[in-house]
Parts: sequence; C-alpha cells; structure tokens
Amino acid sequence: MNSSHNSPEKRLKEMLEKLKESDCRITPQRYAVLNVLANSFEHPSAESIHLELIENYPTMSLATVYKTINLLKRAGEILELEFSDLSNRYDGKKPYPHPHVICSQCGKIVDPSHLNLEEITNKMMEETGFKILTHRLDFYGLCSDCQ
Amino acid sequence: MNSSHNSPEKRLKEMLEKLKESDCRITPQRYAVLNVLANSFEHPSAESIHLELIENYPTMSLATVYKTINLLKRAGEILELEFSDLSNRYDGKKPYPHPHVICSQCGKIVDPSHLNLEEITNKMMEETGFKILTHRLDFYGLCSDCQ
DNA sequence: TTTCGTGCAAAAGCTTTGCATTAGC
DNA sequence: GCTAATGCAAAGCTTTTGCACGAAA
Repeated sequence: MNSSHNSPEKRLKEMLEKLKESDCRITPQRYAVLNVLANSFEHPSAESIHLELIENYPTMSLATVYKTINLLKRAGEILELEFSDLSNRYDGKKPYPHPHVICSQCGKIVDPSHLNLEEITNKMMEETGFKILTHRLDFYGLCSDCQ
Repeated sequence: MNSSHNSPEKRLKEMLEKLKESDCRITPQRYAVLNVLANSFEHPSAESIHLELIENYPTMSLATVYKTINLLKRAGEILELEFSDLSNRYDGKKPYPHPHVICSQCGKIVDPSHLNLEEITNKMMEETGFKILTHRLDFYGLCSDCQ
C-alpha cells in the first residue's frame, strides 16, 4: 500500500506497471520522465524534469513532460503540490498525501516524518459533513541555508 | 492577537487601521474591497469580489481588487489560499493560518474548528532545521451537497 | 496499416504591470 | 499642487490544447 520505502527501481517498475494498465505505451520519453520521478527527492517541477532530460533527449518537449505527469496523476501515481505563483512540484516517490516543509526563499521542499492525520480527518468529516478524500499539509519557512 | 471572533465591523476597522499605518489612502474602492472581505465567510476569489462590487461601483476594476488584496497581504491582514488551476481564494476574517475543508467539486470552502499545530510545528523545526513561519492544512473532498 | 505519442506553436486562465487619467490630501 | 490610486489594456507565467508528423504494434 505504502510505497515510502521502495527503492527507485521498484518505484519505477510500479509506475510503468500502472501506465501499462491504463493502456499507455511506454515510450522512451515517458520512461525517462518516470525514471526522473522515481529517483528525485527534491520534488521537481515540470520544467526542472525537462531541463534534466533534455541533455540526453534533445528533442524532449516540455509538453510531453506535462502530458506524462497528467497520465500519472490520473493513475494516482504522483503527488502534485500546487502553487499559484510558482511552478507546481511533483513527488513520484510517495504519491500519497504527506506533510512537506517548504522554504519560502529557495523553494527547497523536504519530507519530514509522517504524521497520522486519520483521527483529525475523521473529526473534520463529522464536523463538516464532507467526505474527505485527501489532504495537504505544508509548513513554510526558511531552510537552514536561507536563514 | 486572534481575530476569529471579531465582528465584521471590528474586522473592517482593523484592516482600515493597518492600511493607514502602511501609508495607504483609503479610497472608496479600497474600502469596498475591505468591506466584502470583512463580511465574507465563503473565502471569495478576486473575481467574485469584483463581481459583487461592480453592481455598486460600476467602474471598479479587477486590477484594483488585486492591488488591494496585495496591500493586505503585505500587511498580513489577509490569508491567501493558492490554487494553481483555479483562482486563489481569500480569507479576510481570519488572516492567520487555520485549516480548511474544500470541496473538489463545487469549490466550497469551510472553516472547521481550529487545530493546534504548535507542537507538531516545533517537531518539524527540530527535525528539518527549518525556521517555520506559517503553514497550510487543507482537507479535500466532497461537501454534503456534492456527494 | 492503424492507432497513439511527440513536439511545436498557439491558446487559455489568472495575476501583474505600464501608463495616462483622475482623485485625494 | 503634489503624490498616489484607478482602470484599461497589454504582458507574463505556467499549463493545456490542436494539429501535422513520426513512431510503434
């Protein structure tokens, strides 16, 4: 269920499997994007994935990166951290909700240890009548380098 | 410190005061935007504030709404909920971090009772070396109408 | 051969900016 | 009268889309 301790190789395999199950062809471009996501701890943006790949795949387009990300989103195999004033950031290693600590200065994003929000989520559902499906918990501040 | 139980009138006064302290002129447009924010529970977007105001202020521009919101942001008198694929939403009644429960279908946003994340925040600071200044906690799901 | 994916360029959507006009103090 | 704010239109950014070409089964 929880993939947090998967090796990059295993995680890559999982993502490939899920895309195949969605009747997607595994092209060199898609493989390359998945590979970056399975190996990145730094929560890359679409643009940074593209920049990293264009060295080895000179014709790789940013549109293809976005399209691949969208396939993964539909398959539930990537976590998207939305920002209105910056590029979105992606976590392919742990595609389920978990807290993030984000530097407002340099944009660094790190994963602290998990918190169990299940009890709180249940309380929120009782109180609001919502059926809660997911959540987002971000802490913002300055990383040790930027302080 | 905590303005959560302020009346709209009191909250409006507070915001006006803070803008004056920042050497801003209180124009009819700015007053109107603040007034909407002091009275809205529904976490309006810039566009919905504009739509609400344009009835009484037919020349009111969306740019002015955004500019006023930015003044309030700088003064710490408004909480901005960022979304990458939708308009941002604003809370002028409670400009400090607090959890939100958000309907993924209709966009309704409600404030459940507060959680005290202080202890968790301290733990995160210890663990990551960040100086954490603020946070965001959103629960996403379907409201009772949309289920 | 037929279907799907890629890559380019254009479009879309929200927010910001430049600038001339207008209003506030 | 001086400075700041408004409102329009244009620009900026990220992400999405349309479409012709190319690749894969």
